[in-house]
Amino acid sequence: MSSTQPPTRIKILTATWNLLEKEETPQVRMSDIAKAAKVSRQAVYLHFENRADLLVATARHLDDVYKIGPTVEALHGLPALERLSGWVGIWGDYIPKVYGVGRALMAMMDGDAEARAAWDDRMSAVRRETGFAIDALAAEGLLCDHMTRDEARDFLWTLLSMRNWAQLRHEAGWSQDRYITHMQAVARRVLLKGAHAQA
Amino acid sequence: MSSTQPPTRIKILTATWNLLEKEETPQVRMSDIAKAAKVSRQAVYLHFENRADLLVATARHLDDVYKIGPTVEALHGLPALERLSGWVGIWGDYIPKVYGVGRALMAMMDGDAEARAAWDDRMSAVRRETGFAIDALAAEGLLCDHMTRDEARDFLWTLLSMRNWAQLRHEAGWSQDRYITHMQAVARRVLLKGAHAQA
DNA sequence: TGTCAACTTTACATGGTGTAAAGTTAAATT
DNA sequence: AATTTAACTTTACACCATGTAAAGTTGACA
Repeated sequence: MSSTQPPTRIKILTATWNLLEKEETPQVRMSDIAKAAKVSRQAVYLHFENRADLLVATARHLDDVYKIGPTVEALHGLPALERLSGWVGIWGDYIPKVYGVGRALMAMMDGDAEARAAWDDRMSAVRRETGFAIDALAAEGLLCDHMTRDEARDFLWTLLSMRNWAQLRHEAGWSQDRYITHMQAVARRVLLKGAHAQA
Repeated sequence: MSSTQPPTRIKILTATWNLLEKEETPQVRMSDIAKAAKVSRQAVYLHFENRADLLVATARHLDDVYKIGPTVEALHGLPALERLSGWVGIWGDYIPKVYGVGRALMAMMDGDAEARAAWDDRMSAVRRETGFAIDALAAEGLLCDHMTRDEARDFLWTLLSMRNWAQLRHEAGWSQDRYITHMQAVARRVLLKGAHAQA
């Protein structure tokens, strides 16, 4: 049976995931990954061009495992206010799941053009989705008038960055619940028209 | 005259500064710095223990040149609302001046304990100052009651991070003015009691 | 003349990434 | 049964940046 022993590619991806998941690890090397996957270091290069490529593939693998795409799409029918909070909640709960990989990718960004491009690509997907939530608010006439839609999108997108999550969660010691609740409240307070801002 | 030719240490610091200031440069090496300072690579190690040490010294040098300490202290007498906006404005205008060095230090953080510690140290100073502004608001009864003072401080501190500035300024294309104005407005909207939040 | 500090020059150890190529193994092909 | 092929291992090495080591140069000062 081929299903008893996962194929090498998957073994490498899950090993990468496991290693990056544990916070302590500051610097995960290709040899660490190979060892964890019980595979030679060269086998890794047989499946992935380089370190950046492997990290990106791992990130995509997590997207698959966690079905983030369908989860986000489920929001698209909701009324604007619920959609806003829903999006903040879903993305905010997804961050801790992918933070390890994200962090490794971010660390590579300066100096590695491929890593940079891959990261920007992922983040622009987040930006787009944030924009949809803002558009929904605007469509229902709920968006405040002291910001353009683009400004609103880019502010919220920035607020929801992984770095901010990490700083509040790890440096400031916030609980995950407090993080989510607070971000939802801030989003409403900053983005909505006066009458709805206290909701 | 010893003043016509700046001492080597200063030459190295200003060379580091110049190189890190230009955005394009993704990866500034010790040899680049030495070359720019017209000094041998080894001379750099005569004045600074290692790369992290050099970057930290450069950051402190900028603090000196720009007199950030006294500038911030000038806020301490102001009424809470002006103090809040003043702090957001001063720090927000300081970020672009030190972003090059900050970025290089951030890039070293994972993997270099010394860089990590130095960065955390600098950021905790920002956090403390942010806390003072929050305390002033609380003292005048202006702080909203849906957050503790620590929460308010850590939220604002996070909002004012260099990464957020860079994302809005460079990725989202905001002007420096828009960045400052917006951050001041968000701070008021999120932190102040309902009656004052629209100010 | 001699000493000392600051700097240069040359050389090398280290550690991680990525490349190259020959060797092994087991399953599929004929 | 013999052979081909793909996937993987093993060994070796080039590269590049950091940091260390030590001998040589220079100029000021005593």
